[in-house]
Amino acid sequence: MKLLNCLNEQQREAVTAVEGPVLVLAGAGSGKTRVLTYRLAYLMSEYNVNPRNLLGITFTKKAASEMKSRLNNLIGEQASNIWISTFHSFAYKILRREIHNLGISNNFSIFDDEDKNYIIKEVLKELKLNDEEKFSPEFYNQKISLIKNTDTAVSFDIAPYFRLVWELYNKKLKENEALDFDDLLLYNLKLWEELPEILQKYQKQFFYISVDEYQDINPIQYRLVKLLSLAHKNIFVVGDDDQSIYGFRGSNMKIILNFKNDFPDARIIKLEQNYRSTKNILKVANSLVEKNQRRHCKELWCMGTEGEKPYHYEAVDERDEAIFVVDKIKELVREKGRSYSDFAILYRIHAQSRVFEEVLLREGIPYQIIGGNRFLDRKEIKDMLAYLRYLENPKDLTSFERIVNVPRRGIGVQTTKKLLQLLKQKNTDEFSEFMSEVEEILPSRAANKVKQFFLLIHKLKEFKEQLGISEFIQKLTELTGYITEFKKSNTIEDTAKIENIEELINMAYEFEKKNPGTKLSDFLGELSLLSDIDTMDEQVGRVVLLTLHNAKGLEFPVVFMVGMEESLFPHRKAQSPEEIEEERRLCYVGITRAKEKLFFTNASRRSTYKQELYNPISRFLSKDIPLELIESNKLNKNFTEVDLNKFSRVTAKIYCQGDTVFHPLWGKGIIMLPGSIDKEEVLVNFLYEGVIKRVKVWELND
DNA sequence: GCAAGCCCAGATAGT
DNA sequence: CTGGGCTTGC
Repeated sequence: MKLLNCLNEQQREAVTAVEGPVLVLAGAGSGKTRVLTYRLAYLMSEYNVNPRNLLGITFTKKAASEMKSRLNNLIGEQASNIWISTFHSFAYKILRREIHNLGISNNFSIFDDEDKNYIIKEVLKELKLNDEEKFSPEFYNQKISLIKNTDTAVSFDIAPYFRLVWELYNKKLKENEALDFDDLLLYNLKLWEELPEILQKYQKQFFYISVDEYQDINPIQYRLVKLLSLAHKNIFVVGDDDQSIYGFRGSNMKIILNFKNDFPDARIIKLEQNYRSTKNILKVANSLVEKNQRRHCKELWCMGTEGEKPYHYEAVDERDEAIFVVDKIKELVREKGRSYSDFAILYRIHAQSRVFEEVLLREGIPYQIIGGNRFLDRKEIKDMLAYLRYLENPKDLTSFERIVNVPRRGIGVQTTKKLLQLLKQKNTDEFSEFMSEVEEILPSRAANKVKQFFLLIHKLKEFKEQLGISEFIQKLTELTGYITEFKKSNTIEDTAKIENIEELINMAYEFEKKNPGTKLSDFLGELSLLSDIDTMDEQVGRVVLLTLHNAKGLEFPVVFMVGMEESLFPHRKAQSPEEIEEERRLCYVGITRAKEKLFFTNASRRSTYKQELYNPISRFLSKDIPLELIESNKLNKNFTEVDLNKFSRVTAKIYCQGDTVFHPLWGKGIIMLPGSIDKEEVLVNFLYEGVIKRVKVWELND
């Protein structure tokens, strides 16, 4: 059998483990995507399984389409009938067909993070909770998400009125016929749990279920998988507990660690041979990740070359850091004939990308930044989408509110408020049905403007039925006058806005071409579920800049891990033992992206929008990875003397830069300047608050 | 009642 | 530097 020839023994064992539950614990670069793909190909070609009976769940749309195209290469056209998608788009597709069974329109809107925050702000206003010090909209946003993803009500204890916020938030979503991202999964689960005949339909369809990146699934996704696989029990999951990095959105490592308990007859296959990195890179990766307590034991090994030791560079500041990286790139391109697409710059937070962008731009090096300022988050795009959403779903009054006076048409806040009230009662956007009331409650000038607006909506609806998606969006920009405003001004920003809208029209065009006969709402769903990494283009010879989270599943010949500093990485908001372990896994993910060369950098001084930080080198470099595994311009014995967990009572004279101290009010901090004012004061960078303060020496405790 | 303009707070990661 | 919220001027 040809398919199996290019696999090692463990991979072959996994691919041919056809029946029953199987867990493949696959280290980084051990060929897990290969195993998944070959197994699907094997099922179709050797077992004659109809592609319609196979389901593949991947982490991103990009991974899904890559898997599809690999399958196409392996076994040809029939592969295109396999259903491979992310959890969220899987759930979305099902809900688009079935959610009416739960009393919600199949044309429901999907609310993104911005919409969600908007709703939460409304909720907080209505409940008159001004306690924004501790409970900001963002806080509620995260808590709501966590509850929805973990299906526990534990967090209700946080504040007595949290339940009120939770309930009103969900009520408002319902009023808008809207689901947030988490709801997609939650309603899918609800559908299957409450309506067994629907569940059975899908159980019957999918004989074999495969799930990639199983270490990052959350309890709801777990329950979905379990329900779906109940009939055939052919559940094949692949993951690496050392790469579990999405705890913040409810994913739980315990799920992969418990697989054997969940499915007692499960087979467990380990893939430990790494085909990606050099020995020296793997040594660093292994030495780091073994510092974690909670993990399956495994050790990556490889037959490959030794390679060079990873190199560490301590920069003066973030600009120097960027210049070092860019110079290295130029050098390697010039002297080793590398191409720009060989390089990736990985960072912990998006904000770090800016300096690199500036320097790359200045040097004329082509680059692409993944994420950060997302295309879909642009105001002009969101406005266009709000029009489209409102046209598809007249109950989506959040979108209505967004566009009723965009572009300006003289319908102000007061008018909008009254209109919203009316629309809520009427449940329709057919103006004829509430025209008389509008004239009653509004002064005639405002009523006139409103009337014009609804005439516009009416006209748009007619065009929507007649035109294709891209043509329709084009028409929308014309009829609403949205673009004309920008065309007049001729500023750079406005030209960019026009270009963005054109890009949206182009995306719609491509979508129609790829999915003939689809509706506008399919396009909207597709857009909502698009992720940053899906837009990455590997072909075009550009340096890639992306977050460590986004780098999961990718590989590059040369990797730069930048900003290796305490408070940035590990991030200051992730300081509990569990969170530190997750940060460490994130670091492990970064290291194992590198095939041939790996660089770490840190900046001893870093300016942010608010202040200057003097962060010590990340503990991952200074403590976890043995010094002899890395070349460095800085790492040496002096440095390792600083024990980040040891607090000592000393005088200003013997405080050193980088020493960890504790202040009763400000918490844990790091000495930036010892004895800078006089011998009684020191400058401390307090990690938790991220502030720099002068404090008296005697205020610092053990 | 509307819109322009000022002021202040603020950015971990992402489907 | 940016975006949302609030104030002021029309």
